[in-house]
Amino acid sequence: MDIIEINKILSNKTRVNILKWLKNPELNFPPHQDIDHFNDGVCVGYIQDKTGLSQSTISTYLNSMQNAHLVIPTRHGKWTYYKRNEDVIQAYIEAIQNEL
Amino acid sequence: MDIIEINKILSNKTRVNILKWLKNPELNFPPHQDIDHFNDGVCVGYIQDKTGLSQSTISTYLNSMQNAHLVIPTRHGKWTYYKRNEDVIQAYIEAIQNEL
DNA sequence: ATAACATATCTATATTTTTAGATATGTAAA
DNA sequence: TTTACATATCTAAAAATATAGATATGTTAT
Repeated sequence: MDIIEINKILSNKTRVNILKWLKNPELNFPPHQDIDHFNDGVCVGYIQDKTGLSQSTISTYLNSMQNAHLVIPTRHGKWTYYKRNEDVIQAYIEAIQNEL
Repeated sequence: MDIIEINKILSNKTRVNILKWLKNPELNFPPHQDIDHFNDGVCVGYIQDKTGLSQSTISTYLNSMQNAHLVIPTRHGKWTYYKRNEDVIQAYIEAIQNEL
């Protein structure tokens, strides 16, 4: 868990929003047609629609967030679903609390 | 208190260190000769020495931290002392806790 | 096998950040 | 009132980040 790396990721409004939206997928995204729950998170397309940015940009964002272990990807057929990695997020919050 | 702005500042190792060092000035810096306490924090020169970076870089860093209200400057004669702004730092920590 | 589709990766450009040297400003000492 | 010194600001170059179009990969349906 690298605080500097995570702060870098969280210094962008869209990436912070993605993390926030993923807290309540059913509130922030339409239901998935193939899978009627959000157990593995939300697919890239929905996240892209919500941000209005290009597909490649969102994919790059999600990849950086995955590298920092902030999100966990799961493939279901054609789709990749992303969900929050609560353990790492919690560790980050505690590190900020304790070290800052 | 702008989380994005603060995260941007805290995405740099040196700036995070400065904030950490200022938690315990007497532990991390030599005593000041003119003023024998750290009530108003630490002068720029000491901070610069500790980082090894150039004077202008440190001044720029401190200025950005001041713009984000993370530190408070006080002038004593030729010197400017910087100390932590605990209220804003605490508000930031709580915002991270609650919103993330 | 081919077509359609979701996502990832590659490539390139624009923008922002980092950093330090040079210079300016403000203060104090001689 | 010059000189020295601490810090701030200006300027510019190098590095990193943001962003999207084009292309590649992997999956499913036909």
